[in-house]
Amino acid sequence: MTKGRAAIQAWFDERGWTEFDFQKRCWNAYLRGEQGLLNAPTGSGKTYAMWFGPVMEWINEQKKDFRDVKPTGLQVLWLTPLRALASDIARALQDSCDGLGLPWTVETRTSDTSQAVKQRQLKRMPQALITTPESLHVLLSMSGGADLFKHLRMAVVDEWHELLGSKRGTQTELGLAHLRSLRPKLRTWGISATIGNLEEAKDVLLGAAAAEAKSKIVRVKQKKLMTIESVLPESIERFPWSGHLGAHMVEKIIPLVHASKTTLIFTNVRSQTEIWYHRLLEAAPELAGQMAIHHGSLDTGVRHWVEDALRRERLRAVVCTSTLDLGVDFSPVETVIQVGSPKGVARFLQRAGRSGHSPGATSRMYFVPTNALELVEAAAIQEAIKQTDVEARKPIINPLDVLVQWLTTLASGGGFKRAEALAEVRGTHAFKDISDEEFDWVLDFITTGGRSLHAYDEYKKVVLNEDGDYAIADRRTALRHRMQIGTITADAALKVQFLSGKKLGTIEEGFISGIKPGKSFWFAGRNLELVRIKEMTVFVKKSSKKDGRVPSWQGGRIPLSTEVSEHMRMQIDAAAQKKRTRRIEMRTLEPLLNLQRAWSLLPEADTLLIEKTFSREGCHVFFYPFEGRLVHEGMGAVLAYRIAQMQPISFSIAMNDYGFEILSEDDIPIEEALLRDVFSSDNLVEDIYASVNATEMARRRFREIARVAGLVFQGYPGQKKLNRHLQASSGLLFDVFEKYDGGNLLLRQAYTETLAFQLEEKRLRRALDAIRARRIELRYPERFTPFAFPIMVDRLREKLGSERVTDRIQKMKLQLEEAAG
DNA sequence: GACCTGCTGCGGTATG
Repeated sequence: MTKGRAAIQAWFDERGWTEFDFQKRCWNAYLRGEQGLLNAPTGSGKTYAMWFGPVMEWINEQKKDFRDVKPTGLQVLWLTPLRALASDIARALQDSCDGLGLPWTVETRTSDTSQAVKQRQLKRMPQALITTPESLHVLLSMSGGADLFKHLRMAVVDEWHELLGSKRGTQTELGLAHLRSLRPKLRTWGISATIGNLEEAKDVLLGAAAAEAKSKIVRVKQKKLMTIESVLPESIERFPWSGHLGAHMVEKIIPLVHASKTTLIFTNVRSQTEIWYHRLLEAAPELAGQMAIHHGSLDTGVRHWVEDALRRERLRAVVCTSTLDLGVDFSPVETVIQVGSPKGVARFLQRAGRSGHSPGATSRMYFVPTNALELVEAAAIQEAIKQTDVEARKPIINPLDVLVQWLTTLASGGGFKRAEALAEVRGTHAFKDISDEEFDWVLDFITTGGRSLHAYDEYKKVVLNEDGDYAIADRRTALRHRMQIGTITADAALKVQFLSGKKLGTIEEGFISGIKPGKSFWFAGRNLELVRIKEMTVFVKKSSKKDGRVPSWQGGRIPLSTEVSEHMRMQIDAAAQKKRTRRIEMRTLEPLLNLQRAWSLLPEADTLLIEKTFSREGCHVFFYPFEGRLVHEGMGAVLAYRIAQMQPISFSIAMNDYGFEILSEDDIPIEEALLRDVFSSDNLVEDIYASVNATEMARRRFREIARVAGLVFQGYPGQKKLNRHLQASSGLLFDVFEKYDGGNLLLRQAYTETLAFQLEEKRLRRALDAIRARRIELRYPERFTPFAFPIMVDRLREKLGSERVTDRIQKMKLQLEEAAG
């Protein structure tokens, strides 16, 4: 016993490891037979903390000196959401084995692993395997895959918070539940950053196993030191009220870049990295060659080069999106700059954590606002951090598309019996309440194709044998299925490469179709001239021109989190009550807030402000619930619908994260609507369905569901089908189900997901109920107020396109200044 | 004299 412990102790001492106590707490928990969740900041040695538990157990079991024993089979399975991390973890763990004289091997298995190694692993597993949830499922889909886990002691899920809230998390749950039924004594540990629902995160990870073993959360006691500083504009009077690029702040951060050895500059969108990179070089040409760009549309080769250069301290600054949020251990990063609001507390913390990335070091973060109200967000987020109000990641419940995929995986990997599979599936948190009917519907669907697809053999993927075994229909189906494993759906894009063949990344068709050959655009930080487009590839050459457009990508839109909105309301409340604030952001913003107060009202936390204004366009009514754009989208639609029920009137609706506007050519009878309780959450779902185009939204959702459930084939590697073909075939299936198979559970899932994710129904309902408890203040400002202005601009931009908006804004701004002056 | 948008992540033939 002490021998192993002493060896490990010595190993730590050799490295001068400072938090040895924490590692001991972790493996003692493991040795006591517990399982659970580890909550620790990066750089605390959490990897080793989890690792040495099973190592010590194994050492203790060896009667003689463990160095003489030949280890058998796979002992530890380590899941990471990022394949790029796998090799780093493997290297660290292999080093620790070698240092201890432990005869274990550590290997990775991801899509980067060579065929030869993968084949060999099927015959001879290493003692520890670092892999992704997807690769685990591929492994389980191999015949005989189950045998590989005969000796497994522990499964670790690294970065569990990253997986928890998505279908990748559900997939992880299913994989773990299966491993537990293969190895009832298996112990599961997760590693998670701080999120709002750590207890729940632990319970989801353990599923039914939580009840069988003692489970716990191990936390690092030491608090991460952090300083946050907002970079303030010269004058708030001239600071834009709307817009999100913040290019006018570029000059301000150059001294920060110079003052530190390495800086990461996080922006929220990909095009913004291109613009900022470009502007930074213009403003500080001396940074040429010492600065790089990194985002998700760049070729992996380019990205690897940047990551490597960063690690070797060859770069002073990298402008990036959240691709660098996770990823490789960037210890040399000294300073982090966040441009624009990150919209969430957890996201902000994670980025700040990228600097001072070692135990005891202080993280330094600068926040650069891009418009006036983002200063409120900055103050709100800092207050939330102080009170450790971090967002929760909610697990997904009952995603039947993932279950369809999983049962097909099980069938491919040697087959399953109904009762066993059902018990296993019910052992997960996601499917703990699945009914017999639902499960049998899925079984029927994969064996017969269900009500509407039974005529097509390709949907009869699984056969039920006489002895009650569900098995895959044939080898070709198994092969195809293996290629479809996973829950991430990506859009097809055009490749960008030099004539010489060097790949730069991908770009969307919509953008590139607006550029003619001979014209130039900015991409990967370079000015490129379009030569020609051929077979989904954009060929380019270097351009010497100075102008050129910056690509845009259709990405997600991250709404303001509940935590940030809550704290924003409180910040505004404090300002409304003229409380003294220590938040410099709020003090800076005072002139603008005073304007809002003078023209309309600064709402206190128990007040919902509504503004009604007339203009040449007609009647505008603005609402400011501060609930994030998705909720506002739904709320705006429902409200407009309810008002139109009272009196026929047509609207357009616009929103941002702070509020929404309904606009009509006629006078909007908001006064009467308020009397009639338009904010009621009664009949909410019915009214949502009546007011938004739910079918179209569900159709879009269904594309992902069809892909996860394996209903559309994406084509063989290297000859992928075009996106529009995928869209067409999933759309076709959607229509078929709508018409002939209304009870189809995957179709129903598309609608539930639309409500839950697209419209955030729960949050919308909560917001409506909260509003009814509030005092409503209706004001009639003569001008568009600072709160209203950004919503107007967003709407105009979508309607008119950005160039013409600039003129309009100019005019409005002049009017504002006249009125203010 | 500014005010321009929209994230990230994975997987994929096969024998002795």
